[in-house]
Amino acid sequence: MFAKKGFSSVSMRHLSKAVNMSPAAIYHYFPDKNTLYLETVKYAFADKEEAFSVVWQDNHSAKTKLVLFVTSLIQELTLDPMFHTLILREVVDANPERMKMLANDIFKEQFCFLLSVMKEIAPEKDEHLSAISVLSLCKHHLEMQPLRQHLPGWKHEHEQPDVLAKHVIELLLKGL
Amino acid sequence: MFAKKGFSSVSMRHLSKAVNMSPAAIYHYFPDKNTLYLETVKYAFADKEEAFSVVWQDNHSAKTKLVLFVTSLIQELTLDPMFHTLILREVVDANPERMKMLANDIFKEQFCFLLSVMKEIAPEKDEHLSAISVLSLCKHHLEMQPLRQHLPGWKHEHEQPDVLAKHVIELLLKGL
DNA sequence: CTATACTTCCCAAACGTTCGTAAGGTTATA
DNA sequence: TATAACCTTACGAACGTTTGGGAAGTATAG
Repeated sequence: MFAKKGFSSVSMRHLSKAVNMSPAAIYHYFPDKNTLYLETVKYAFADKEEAFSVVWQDNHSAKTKLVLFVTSLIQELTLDPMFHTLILREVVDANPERMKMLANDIFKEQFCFLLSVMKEIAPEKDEHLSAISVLSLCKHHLEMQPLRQHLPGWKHEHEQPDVLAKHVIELLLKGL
Repeated sequence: MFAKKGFSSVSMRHLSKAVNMSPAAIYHYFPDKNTLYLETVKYAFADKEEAFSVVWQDNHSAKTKLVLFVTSLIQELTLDPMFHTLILREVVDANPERMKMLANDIFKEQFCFLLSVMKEIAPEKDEHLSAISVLSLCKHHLEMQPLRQHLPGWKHEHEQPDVLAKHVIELLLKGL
């Protein structure tokens, strides 16, 4: 509900109805709405860490790692669009403390792996910018979907994760 | 205010204070909050159309057009971050009618120009996906700024429009 | 030139509703 | 008997919006 409608459009009463409880009952478990939201976000982000553990295995070449990462990321974001929306909302709201928390506690590790792969694939380029570019191409296609589908040249097949992944990988491998 | 805090976090009373009016006075000009918001969005998007008119001039080569477009877009988004946030909020909220309106009335023309350039630069690739990729790389770097600055490898210079533009252009020209 | 009517702009106050949250009580479990 | 889980009820504040009216400006008529 927070992902779909945003923090202030979801009331404690809405939430309580969704879980078949009285509003007051929620306050038995959470001190206030803000804490409830934060724990929701933490929970939503918690299990995503391990989804990429296979990607960074040592026996893979740098290129393979990149291919696997792009494929997995697009897959993950497609399968769980609410997770994706939640990230977006967090970034749009841009609460400095929470940004720091997200960066350090949740994204840092994966990002470091990606950084090292970038360093190997495109040593002459800035690895931070390269890494962000990888994320850009994966995330943005999906995030723009509601707008994109009304723009010229759109086809149904663009929504298929593997078609998108193929396009992104080709672009990246040539470009980097 | 809508860009910064979102529709439902901005009350008519907040707005009225910001323009030194009574809440009721606003209702002299707008029938309700929703219409006010829609006209705000339209207004914010209206003057952006002409910012790119120089880019698509016929005497430029396709590559030059791409370079100019990327530079202008990054420039524009950097100079007017509120505009950028407003787009994001629109996409996150994803009201179907408004998406259609935004796509047809505001983005279509620019996107068509970009499509034709893509067709010329990378004829063997899907032009829709290519065009979106261009937008991705420009937009996402800026949109992720609050998060990015806490991630490893971040440098101050990454925030400079020309540094970012250079990176994006190199990646695109090689990749496409 | 003045008197009158009409319009535009804006305010204070209040409408009914919904918000986050608190207090206090009731039931089920241990 | 004690604690956890949950309820009903209610509080004050904030919400979007409406009402009724006042001040200022403009147009029309005598």
